[in-house]
Amino acid sequence: MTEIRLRFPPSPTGYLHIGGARTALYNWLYARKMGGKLILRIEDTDSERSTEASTDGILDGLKWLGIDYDEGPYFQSHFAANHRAAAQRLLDSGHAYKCFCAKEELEVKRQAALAAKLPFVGYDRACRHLTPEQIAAKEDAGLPHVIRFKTPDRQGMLGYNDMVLGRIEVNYKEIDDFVIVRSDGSPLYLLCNVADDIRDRISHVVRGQDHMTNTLKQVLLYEALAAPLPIFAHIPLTLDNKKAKISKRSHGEVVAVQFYKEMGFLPWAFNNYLVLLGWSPGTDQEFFSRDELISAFSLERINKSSAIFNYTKGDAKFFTDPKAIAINEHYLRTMPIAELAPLVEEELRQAGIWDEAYADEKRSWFLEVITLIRDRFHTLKDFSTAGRAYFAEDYVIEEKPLKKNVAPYPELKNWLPLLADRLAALNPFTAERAEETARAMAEELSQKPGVLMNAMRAILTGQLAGPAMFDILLVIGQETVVRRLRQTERLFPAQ
RNA sequence: GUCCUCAUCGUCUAGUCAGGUCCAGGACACCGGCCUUUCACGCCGGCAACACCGGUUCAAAUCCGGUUGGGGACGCCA
Repeated sequence: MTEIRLRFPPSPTGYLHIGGARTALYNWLYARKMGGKLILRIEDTDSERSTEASTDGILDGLKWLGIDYDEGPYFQSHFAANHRAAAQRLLDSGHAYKCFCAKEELEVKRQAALAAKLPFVGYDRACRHLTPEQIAAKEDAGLPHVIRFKTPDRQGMLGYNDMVLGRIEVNYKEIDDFVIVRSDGSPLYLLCNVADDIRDRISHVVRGQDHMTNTLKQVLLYEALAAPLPIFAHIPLTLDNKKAKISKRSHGEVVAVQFYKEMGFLPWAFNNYLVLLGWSPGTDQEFFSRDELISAFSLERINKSSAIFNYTKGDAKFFTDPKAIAINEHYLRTMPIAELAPLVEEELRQAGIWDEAYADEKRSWFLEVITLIRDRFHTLKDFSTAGRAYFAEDYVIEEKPLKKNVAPYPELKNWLPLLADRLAALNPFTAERAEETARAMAEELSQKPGVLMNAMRAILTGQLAGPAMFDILLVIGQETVVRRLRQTERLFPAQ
């Protein structure tokens, strides 16, 4: 049995976007499921557009997602000699030929054909039958040339079996004599990709459906290079909600994996969202542990039709696909607190409000707090923003609670310090006694208890909503509660 | 334009290969209710789809043909 070997070959010409991440995920899942290997190959043969920053971004994104690889990263540019040798072999074996046609002229012809809506806009094969003498003459004249693949002159259909789509076929006459080596001598994607997949002994090529026509040409390359054909699986594309291709230029950061890292997504939650965008286990299960997903995954169950990344620009409520957020929330509030804690720690560190005591003598307090507040949060970011008051004093008191629960009751300026005095006197300071105290005082003042409680929430947490008020008092602690209740200037700034 | 390909709720999808158990199931979103002197969480309920037309069949979301619609490719990019 031959080894199962897959690869993820991004070109470092941009960030890692969600479509690429999903492709990487599918490759990774299948490799892990089959006990195979995943190879990471950076396809940087386009030196004009490739950047080191892109490579770093892609590596960082994969690392964040937890998509690890067994070999690589290899850099395609390091194997240029190998690619050139492959081109030479094709030339020597008569599977390719030198073409001296000027790029500019061909481009003009191609555009004209496209504009005239002609059936076939490929190369007219003018150089295909040049004699050795003619070729020598042109070379002696210093004419530059590319190398084109000589599509076999055959009747019938060229095809391959796709694990997702089934049998894919096309008539041989539809295949252009495509260029495999540029006029500067550097080999192109179609060839490099195949040469590398052969060298890396790739058994399964799992890539987007935008590669379907490339695959037809590459099938010919495998044949000409006398190499066994890998198994192909073309996964559906991810489009935006207008069914257009997603791109950073038109959609912005939301299509970049980096964005989700920065927004405080849980890496596994994001993988879970991505895998469902084009695949389903065939059951109603939607949440998977890593091992469950690896075991459930299969190429056969990948969908044929393209999926939509349901993002609406400028949506007031959802900053990305609502399903992605929902999945993240699910993990945020159900994952073991011991697994969540280090992620919250990282978030607090980055926000500059981490206290080493949270890892030590205040450990149980810390775990209690995140357990209490995580139900209302969407991402890890919320722990340092909406949840800031639990960890720091520099929290912001938001407009909404001020307007709704404070402004209508100017007397709070006096009531809250009074409440502070009474709470300060409690010993022991328990939720029950604090509640009795607040209710009794509200009754004395002929106010609804809610007036005091909502105002307390506003000044203690800065938020309009949150956990039960008396749970908040306990975790914030008597001393801090009393001190904050006296800071009424935070509610009523000097006019 | 040509070639390739796809088509189930607003979105992700189950069901299609082996036609009947599907007047189509789940999730997200949305709406309503319960819980809650906050807001969520949670729970309960609701809205909502087989693109269209033919054919085959006792029976079609499912098989066949066509139409329409979507997407991809048509680079000396990857």
